[in-house]
Formats: sequence, structure tokens, C-alpha cells
Amino acid sequence: MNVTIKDVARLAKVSVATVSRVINASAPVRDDTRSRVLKVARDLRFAPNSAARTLSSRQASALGVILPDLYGEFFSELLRGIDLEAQRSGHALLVSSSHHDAHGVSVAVRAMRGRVDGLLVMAPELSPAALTSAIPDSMPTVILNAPPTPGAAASVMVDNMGGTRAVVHHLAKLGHRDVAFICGPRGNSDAAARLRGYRAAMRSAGLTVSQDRVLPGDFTEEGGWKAVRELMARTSARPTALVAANDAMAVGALLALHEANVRVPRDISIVGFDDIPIARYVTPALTTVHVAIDILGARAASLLFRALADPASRVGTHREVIPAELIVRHSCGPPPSPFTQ
Amino acid sequence: MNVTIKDVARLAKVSVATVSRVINASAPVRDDTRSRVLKVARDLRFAPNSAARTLSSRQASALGVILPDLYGEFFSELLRGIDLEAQRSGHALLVSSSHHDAHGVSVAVRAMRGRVDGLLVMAPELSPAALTSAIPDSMPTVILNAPPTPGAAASVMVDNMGGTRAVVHHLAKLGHRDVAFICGPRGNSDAAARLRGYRAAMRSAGLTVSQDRVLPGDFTEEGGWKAVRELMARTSARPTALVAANDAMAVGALLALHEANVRVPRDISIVGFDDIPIARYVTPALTTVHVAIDILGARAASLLFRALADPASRVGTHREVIPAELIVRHSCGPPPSPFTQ
DNA sequence: GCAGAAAATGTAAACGTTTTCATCAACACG
DNA sequence: CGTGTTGATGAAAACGTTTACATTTTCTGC
Repeated sequence: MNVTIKDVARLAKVSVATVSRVINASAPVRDDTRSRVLKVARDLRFAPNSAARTLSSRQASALGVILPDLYGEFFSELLRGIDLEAQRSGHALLVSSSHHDAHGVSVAVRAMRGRVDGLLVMAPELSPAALTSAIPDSMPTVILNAPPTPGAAASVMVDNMGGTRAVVHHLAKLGHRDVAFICGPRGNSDAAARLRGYRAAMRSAGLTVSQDRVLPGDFTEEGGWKAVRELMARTSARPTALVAANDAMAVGALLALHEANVRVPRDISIVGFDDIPIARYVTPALTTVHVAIDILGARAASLLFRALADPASRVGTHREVIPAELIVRHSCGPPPSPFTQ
Repeated sequence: MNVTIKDVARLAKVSVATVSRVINASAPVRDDTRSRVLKVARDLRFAPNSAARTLSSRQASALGVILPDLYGEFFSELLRGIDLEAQRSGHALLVSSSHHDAHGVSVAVRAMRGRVDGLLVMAPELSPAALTSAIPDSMPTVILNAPPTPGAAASVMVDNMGGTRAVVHHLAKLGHRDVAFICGPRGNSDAAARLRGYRAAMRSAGLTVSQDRVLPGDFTEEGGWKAVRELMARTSARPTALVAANDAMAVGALLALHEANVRVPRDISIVGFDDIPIARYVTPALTTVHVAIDILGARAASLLFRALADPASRVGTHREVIPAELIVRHSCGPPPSPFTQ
């Protein structure tokens, strides 16, 4: 078997309690004793067993991260931010993904019981009610990208509305009046917020949103492509600008427009959301909304640590919004003159 | 406190042993007893404490993943593959990144002691010797992207040599004779293997590699950009093709060439390695080498499970190579005629 | 050198499971 | 109607730590 604290104690001729005190610096120990213990521990390559430690101290020094998926750069950035913050305070990261429904999430949560001190949960496809019932009240939890949930200590979200609002204002300032929107998947809270932002901004710019200007989509490249194909097949006049609820769809839309020989931005303007790395490289480079995903993760982790340190802060449902910033590139221009169209 | 197995036992009027047997189906229990226990467990929302379970059964049902970084799509794909395989066999994933030196890796390894059954380690910047001393002999370990290491159960790696070889052959077939190479960071084993592949393929194509055709690089976009700038500043004739050790550098090189008004592929051909999503979207689309990173992760996890299940397979240092496939896009063409240059 | 205080160390009881071994009931067999 | 035999259950000992409490040692001031 592996070397335990008892082996160290025996060889250093002290009690296990003293070894524990040396290892954790949890109580004063005489210098000579300490160095003797340390030497034995090093020689034996002793490493405390985390399971035992967790069980005894009721402290796992680990965070659970529950994600819907791991596909694409969004999640690696998110994880990177979380990991950064977790490592600063000596916490390990237990990651579990592919949880799309309430059952999956609650299974994942149960599996984390006893291994983590708190939870970071992102479940955009779950209804608020489902989310509430999935998170355990015994464990501090921070929700990612969803409104504050009863039972959670806090929630961190992207300023979806602010982002789309900035986008629409930008287009309005360029002179666009007929701006269509490609939606994200039904039931996804980010998608819903972005649609709300679009509607609100259009209204505040004095523009109307007719029903046929809200196109269905699903956050995939193919979805954006299909939406544009459908739009192009119509006989009615086409919008002068297109707001996609995310970059992937914007990229797909760009492709479809290219195939239809519609020039961007001369004939039509297009904007995305997320600022994925690809956005910079498509032609024309995509005007979009940038969100610091790593910061989102780091803030969430840091809020969780706060809740962990201060039990009082576990009740109030704190809400934090990560700003979204308009990045102007080359996919938007003034609307084409009706006479040249 | 949280509800424990004792609470369930008390309410169901059985011993804790019986509850354990019901929960784990580890021994026969009479039907009526089982359903009584199950009902109480459900009512109490009992979830077994993993730490206690691990301590008692010496089985963590978790895998440790140690990575150098979490930056970019490579790692999310890798994690996705690992997670897929881990979830299939009910294992959790403990992820730890930002370990660039031997000390960092061994700290991470120690922190995992008692929380995981085995380790997946990727440490491209560590020397084989450092890697060997960092991995604990008490824990089955699979090495990612590095040659088989003494002490490890297995290693899974990308066919770096085969990939660059395919690239060079492709260029040679197009007629190129003067092919330069932009290296990855010094001390990185992938980078070294790709350089070796380039050298070997050049030799076998009967082409010579003069020292000034091997340009330093560092796997970053900026590194590729700088390498090309440096190349353009030279007074000597420039190569007709450029092999970058990864896509990021190829993208940077593309940018520098564009700035220098050198047309791709007419004036110079360029190839990358990795097939990152961006490769498809740059102009011209990048010819590169595709590697199924998720498969790499999944295979590694599956090898680790094998080692876990069969202690005998922990000794032989099994080695598995994930194929690398040439993807031809638009960044390569025949070399320019010397008369038109 | 001694009483008392303070510092260092030891003892043993948790922590929540799994698992070995013992017990007990039911049951088949002669 | 005893006697093995089997199947279900319980009691208690691990697992490797931390930590409250008890004990011993060392210091302080006289």
C-alpha cells in the first residue's frame, strides 16, 4: 500500500497528530520536530490522502463544474478562467459535461457529493424551476449564464441584452431601418435574452419588428445558413441588415450570402455575438460582440469562494453581469440605397 | 449535517450494511427490504458521500487529467474525448491545468492522491526524465502526446512524423524543391517530432535542407508572423513553400505574407498542422493536417481503464499512435516559375 | 529550585462508507 | 425431527485523516 501518515509518524517517532500539524501548519511544532517530520515525509514521498482528509475535515478543496457540453472554444475559455481562480486558492476542479436535461444534471450533482465544496452550474437548456430542484441546498452553488435561481448563492451572466442593444444601435446609426434577427435555440436563456435585447433596441430606435423579420435558428453554423437560404427564397424585399444571435450562425449566414452572390457589407450588413476567434478571420471580418468568457468563469469561481468563506452570503441571490462590448470590423456598412438595389 | 447511510438505516429499520448492499447491489437483499430501503433513501434524498466511499473501498471512480494549459480548441476537444469515455464507465474527471514545469506537475499529481484511480498526463514541455520522476508509481498513468515513459502504463500520441511527411510529399509532388519549415517551441516533443518528420521526408524526396530553411517559432500566431517577416527581410531567394509546425503559426505567416504583398498560393505555398477550425476560414483556406483530438483523448482514457482493470497491463509500455491526415485546401499550388518570379 | 503558565505533544474519537465475519432463520434431506 | 445448507441480515473493524481534549514538557518569575 501507499505510505500513510502513520508510517511517517512511526519513523519520525512522533504521533500522527504531530505529523498532521506539521503538514498543515495547523498548530505550533518545535523546530527540530518539524524538520525531522518533514525529512521523513520527504524521504517516504508521503502525500496525504485527499479522501481521508475530506472525510475528516469536511473540506474537499475542490469545486464541481457542471456543463452542458465541451464543444468549442467557449468552454475551454470558461474552464480556463475557472481554473485560474480555483488554482489561486488551492482548489481542484471536478468537471462533468454533457448534461442537457434535469435528470442528467441531478445525477452529476449527486456524483459530486462529498468530493467538492461547491458547485458551478451551467445549464442553459433547463427551466428555472428544473434548475432550482436540481441544485442541492446543502451545497453552495453559483449559476452560470442564467438568471438568479432560488437556492443558488449567486449567478453570473453575460450582458446579452446590452450586447444586442449595442449592435442594433450601431446598425441604426449607420442608417438601417429594416433589421432582421436570427434566433438561438428555443428554451435557451441566452438566446431568449438576446432576442429581447434586439426587440427592445429596435423599439427604442423607433423601428418596427414585423414577425417575418425574426428568423428561427439554433446557434449552429448550419442554422445560420438555413435561415439565410429561407430568407433569400422569399419574394418580398430583404432586410438591409442581419443580426445573428451568435457568431457561428453569422458565419453560416455569411456563407449562404456568398453562395447567393449577395455582397457583404455592400448589399447587406451582418453582425454576430460572442467574438469567437474565427470571427476575425472570415471575409469580411465579422462585426460582433465580445465577451470575456474567461473573466466570466473567474468571477463565478470567485463568487463561489466568497459563499464558501461566508455562509451568510449563501442566501442572498447575488447577480453579476459581465459586460459585452461591440467590436466593429468589416461586415457592416450603410444600407444600400433603394435606387441602386 | 447531510443525510448519511445511518439515517437511512435507522428509518428503514435495517443495518447500515444492508443499506450499502442495496445501494451498490453488492449482495442479495430480500425484495421487500430492498424496496423499503430504496423508498427511505429516496425520501431522504440520500446521496452516498464519495470521500467516505473512496476511503473505504480504495476506489475513487475518478480520473485525473493534467494539462499544460487550457488555451484554445485543442484542449476542449481533448477533454471532450476523455469525458465521453470516462462517463461511459461512470468516472468523474479531475482537471488541472497550467503545469509547465516538473515541479508544477508533481504538485498536481500529489494533490490528486486519493481522489483518482489513474492519471492522464500531458506535459509536452517536460523532458522524458522529468516526466518519469513526476509520475507516481502507485498510480496507473497514461501519457498524452509524448513517447512511452518508463513508469507509465501507456502512451498515446499523434502521428507527427507521418503528418509532416505527408505534407512534404504533397509539396514535392506539386513540384516544390525549396521548402522551409517554421519550428515549434524548443523542448516541445510534438514540435521536435514534426521537425524530424520534415527532415526525413525532405531527405526521402531527394531534397536538401539548408540551415537557413529551418526557422525558429513558438506555436503562436505571432511567432509565425515574425518568422515570415524575418524571411522576407533576407536578400537571398525565398523558398517556394512554407511548412508551419502548427496552424496558428501558419495563420500568422499568412498574415505577414499578405502584408508583404506576397500572394498565396501563387507566389508561395503554405501548410499548417492541427486543422484548427480557423484553418477553414482564412483566405486562402489552409491546407493542413487533421488530427482527431477527441479520439486521442478517448483512446487515452480507454487505455487507462484497461490498465485499471488489469494490473498486469500496467507494466508493458504500450504505445498508440493516432493517425494524422492531410487535408488539401487552397493554400498550396505549384511553385512559381523562376522566369515569372 | 518551585509553582504556575504556556507550549508542545500524545490519545482517541470522530468522519461515512465498505466489507469480513458471525449470526440467525428458513429449508431440504434423510 | 435433527442436521447441514443456503440466503439474508447484523456487528464491528477497517480506510487515513483531523481535531478536541488530556498530558507532558518547557519556560517564567520569584
